[in-house]
Amino acid sequence: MFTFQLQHTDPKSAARAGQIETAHGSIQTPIFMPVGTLGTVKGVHQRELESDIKAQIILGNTYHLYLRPGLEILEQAGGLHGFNGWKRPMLTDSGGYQVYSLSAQRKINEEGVTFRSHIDGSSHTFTPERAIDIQRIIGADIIMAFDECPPYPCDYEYAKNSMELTHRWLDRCVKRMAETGGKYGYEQTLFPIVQGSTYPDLRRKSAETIAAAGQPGNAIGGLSVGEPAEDMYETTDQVCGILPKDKPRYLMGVGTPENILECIALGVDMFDCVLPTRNARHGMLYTSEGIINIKNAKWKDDFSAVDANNPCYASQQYSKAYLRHLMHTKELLGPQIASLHNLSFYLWLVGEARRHIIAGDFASWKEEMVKRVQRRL
RNA sequence: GGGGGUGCGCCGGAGUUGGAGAGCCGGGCCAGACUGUAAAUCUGGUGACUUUGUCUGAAUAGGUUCGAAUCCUAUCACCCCCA
Repeated sequence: MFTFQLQHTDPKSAARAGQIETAHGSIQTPIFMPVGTLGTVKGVHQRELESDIKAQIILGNTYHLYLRPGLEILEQAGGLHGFNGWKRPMLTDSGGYQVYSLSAQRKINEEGVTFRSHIDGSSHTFTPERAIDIQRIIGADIIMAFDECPPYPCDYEYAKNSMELTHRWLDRCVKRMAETGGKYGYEQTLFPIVQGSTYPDLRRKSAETIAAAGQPGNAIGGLSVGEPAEDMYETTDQVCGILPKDKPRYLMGVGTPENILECIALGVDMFDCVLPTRNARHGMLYTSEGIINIKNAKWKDDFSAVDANNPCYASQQYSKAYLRHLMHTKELLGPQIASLHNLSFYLWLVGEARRHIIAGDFASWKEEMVKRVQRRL
């Protein structure tokens, strides 16, 4: 049974600490969820996810997993948990983000979205019902409603029509959820998604509609698609003010460490983002002292730990000079160490946020931390 | 010791039948970007300087020519063959 318990509320901000229960275990919020699009968090072993990074929940992606390995294999394996062996909670995105990211090769109509596969060009239609059915087969604990993530900038008419379409699709997702059940003997929970671009009246309407759907948790989509950070914060603030307090709020696709800290302060409980893993593979490290481009020449003879303040094994064990060497020589271990480090930093960051919310000094800690994490070293 | 061949960018290629070069393609190097992952990807820079441009530059030194990376001479380096 999916539950959310609100444990503490920060006196000086809207930040909250809570706990989610799922069939695969509990999640302490606020939380960051590493992205594992293809059923793997790129470059990271699950043992590292558990013991070094302390990930409590990871993501998978409906669109990508549907294409490969495909539903037949996933069903035979007993869902994605059975396939990749991850024992803890999982969440799947519905493919809604691919409506945005693969916009050059898809067509939207009332019924759904037809994608041209980025792998072989074949044609595949996702409807809200289909997105639910596929996510039932993947077997994630939390499954996302099928939505359209509109681009930024986006004119008012487009944003309004898109939002209304997403709302109609939500009704179909909810209906399909009610008609079906978990394939593997445990419950799956649907999160609907607020849209409306950066238009306050649309966001209000959408947040009210999503709240009224009465699902156990709610998500905010359509942000971190290129809009100024201030717009992201204003929209998140507004929407959090409307979404119910007693249910978790998931801000999709966000973000940088400072984005996450600011949005925790606005009342967000769950985050996911590809930045810590993608940027790690590209040599960008997030540390307690600021941002490092480990490929830069200035680290070539710096034998200090990647991040002495990060208790993660990889951050302590390897020096900046060595990690730079690995990245420069394109050794596979380089991106692995960097990914391990960045994710452990993200999980450390949200863990600290939670600790300070409970201790009652979150607001002042956050102000100090925001300054530190965005420094360029 | 004799004969033949090749020399331009940090490296490797392409190009050259006397006619526009700071200049093609890779790599390296130096930076930058990345936000519900078509991303171990992409973009820019990489002779010098007083930078809307100017100067130097095809192994080195000369020569022929209106004009030379291209032809000639010498020297140097490397490669191949013969002894």
